[in-house]
Amino acid sequence: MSALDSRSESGATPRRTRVTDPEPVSVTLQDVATEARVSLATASRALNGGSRGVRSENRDRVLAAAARLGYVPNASAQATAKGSTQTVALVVSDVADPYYSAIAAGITDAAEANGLVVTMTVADRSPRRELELVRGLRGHRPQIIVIAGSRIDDGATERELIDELAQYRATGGRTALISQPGLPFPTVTVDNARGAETLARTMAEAGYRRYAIICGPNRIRTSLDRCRGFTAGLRASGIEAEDQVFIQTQFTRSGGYDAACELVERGLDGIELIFAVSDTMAIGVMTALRDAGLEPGRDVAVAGFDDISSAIDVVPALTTVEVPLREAGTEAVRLALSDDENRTVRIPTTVHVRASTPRAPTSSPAPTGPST
Amino acid sequence: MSALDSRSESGATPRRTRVTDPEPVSVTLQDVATEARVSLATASRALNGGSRGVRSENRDRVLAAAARLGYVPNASAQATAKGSTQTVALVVSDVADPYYSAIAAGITDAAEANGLVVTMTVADRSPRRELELVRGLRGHRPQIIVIAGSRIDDGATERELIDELAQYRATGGRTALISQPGLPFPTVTVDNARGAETLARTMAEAGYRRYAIICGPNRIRTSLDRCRGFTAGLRASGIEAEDQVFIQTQFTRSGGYDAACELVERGLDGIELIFAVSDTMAIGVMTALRDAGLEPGRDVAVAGFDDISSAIDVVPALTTVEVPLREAGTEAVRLALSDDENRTVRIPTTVHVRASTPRAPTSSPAPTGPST
DNA sequence: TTGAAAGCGGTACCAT
DNA sequence: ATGGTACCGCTTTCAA
Repeated sequence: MSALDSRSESGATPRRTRVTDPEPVSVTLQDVATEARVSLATASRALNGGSRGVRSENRDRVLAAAARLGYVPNASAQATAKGSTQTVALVVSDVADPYYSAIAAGITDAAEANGLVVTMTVADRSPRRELELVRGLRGHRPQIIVIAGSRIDDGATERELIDELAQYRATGGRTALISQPGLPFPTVTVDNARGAETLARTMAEAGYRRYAIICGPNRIRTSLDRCRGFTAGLRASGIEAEDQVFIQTQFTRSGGYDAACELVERGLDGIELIFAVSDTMAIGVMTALRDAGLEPGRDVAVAGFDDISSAIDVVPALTTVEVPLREAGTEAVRLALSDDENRTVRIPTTVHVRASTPRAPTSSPAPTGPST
Repeated sequence: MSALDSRSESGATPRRTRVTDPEPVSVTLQDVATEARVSLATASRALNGGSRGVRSENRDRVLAAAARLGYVPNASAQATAKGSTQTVALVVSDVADPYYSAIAAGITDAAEANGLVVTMTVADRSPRRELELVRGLRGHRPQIIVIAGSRIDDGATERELIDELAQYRATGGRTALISQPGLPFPTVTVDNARGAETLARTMAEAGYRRYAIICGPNRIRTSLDRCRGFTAGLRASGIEAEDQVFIQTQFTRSGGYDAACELVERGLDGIELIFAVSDTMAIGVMTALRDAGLEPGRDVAVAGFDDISSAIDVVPALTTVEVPLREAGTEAVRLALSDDENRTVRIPTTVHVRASTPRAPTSSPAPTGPST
């Protein structure tokens, strides 16, 4: 009803260049065609197919008309007509988390390079919400759906998610996951285990013997993988299990803080290095140590994981494992677009040794407490 | 061509519930209608208008059929038919920047609360790119376009942007800007000037007399406003211009680092407090000071702006001005949806005094260099 | 209450 | 090279 009233049928009213009229309806391709005195079909060709099969004179007239009228093609209409859109749908657990915003940045880069726009939705770390989002997103018929988020063990929901994605793919959709491998779809995986392992070996080589390992809930695969990788690295370096203390806590800064407090309370007992499975947690650890009168890096070494930007700004600078999140994002788009069925791409990590783990640890036989 | 081959015209083939077939076409409303033995129109009503005018028996059959078939409405088709979409388009300068990702989080919250999905695009801090994006976005006919980013003075592009947004609004679109006021559209503004002014007054009250102010390029309004606000606060507190040193640099961490180096090199000359117009810069300043053998907070006080999360994790904890970015985001959506034409909403800020500006400054007359 | 049919803004095939 | 037109999937009159 809104589209019929104020528009001329076929040049009945003289065309006017003025934009001043308060006409509430946007310019359509038909308007452009009329203005350029060509058919709808020709206008479409002129605007899309380059110069393919349109006399340049006509093409110019169409282009001019479009510009004059301020024509912007209706993406939805194009999508319905073509049966496909030019978008990539991204589901992240949390935008405000630098981890995911870095991934989002990578995806946005890659998408724009391919002429796609990104639609982003936030699952709030809930598998349930994630599922709902994917379901809704399917309705937008995006070219690609990318889901970024650590798998959280939750059988039923996971199965439904797999169904949903499978249906999506069955109808020609493309997908990529950024998380742990295990789901039957193309997956970009950060090599958490190997990164943690390398870190552990490096620390062992630097002379550290007694460790505390602070990790998050085991349901969170990212945490678990890093934890396991680290202990694997220690084992390979000949560090006994009795020289490893584990604390499980929240996967957050305050989780790290609390764990470190607990550690200090019960007595450090010769622990030389505290490894927290994320930088955020590690920073909490450092603050807790300092609050307890201990100097991180001198009294106890601290290491983290992620290499978030503030890792180099805390004091002492934090030893950590760099995760190229942005690359993970671009890689996900590449993978989804490629025809590699169900491939898993591992993104390598890099260890950065900094001041929080000085080369020479506090020598070896210090059975009771830190240096005071 | 892909849509015609494998689908039955009107129940010629018996319907099957199996999903195993490799049929590359998705389920349409027509399929659901046929399956439920009602007309297209009735199916549409059943799925949309609640129970309005559909016999409950039929409605149930439609719903069942839809569920059985895994029907997901085609958002693009709905959009073309209805002439409007259920999306809010967000243009940010940089997702990876916590400043914008916090805003994005707020917008996402508000959008989802209103049943809208967010499409996010990144302008890379380029006004030109921003303009192109808005132009492209218009094609998606979003309900709302939100642009988040400090205005950058650039006359021509700005004018074009205004045109583009005006056309968008003329065709029924809604907009909100998160930036400085000045453009003829509803705007959410962080009260940078007032925040900086309050900070300055607080610091003056704490006893600081001699200041260095490190800011970014004047083109960036956010920087300029904070700078001006700070000096206004100093002036109001009776601090003379001769007690204020200005350094202009990049609006980044390394900009802050460099500026602090310069400051140290030329001799601190009694400067008691360094104010950097963003936390990121302030953190660069702190690292530079430390690298130069000075202890931030003891030898020179440091203050920033934004209250990014790492502000409390650096040592000493950084005095700064909190900006409720997430609220700015939600407010923008609210504003766009409301019918307040061209209103400007100011978001208030909060000063947090921390260890980087201890109460008692290093007394007064120390004309040459820092304490050594 | 229901179904037929006319759009929505485009795309792409088919003649000419 | 160009125009006519069927069609994309869905919404919404308009009669029945």
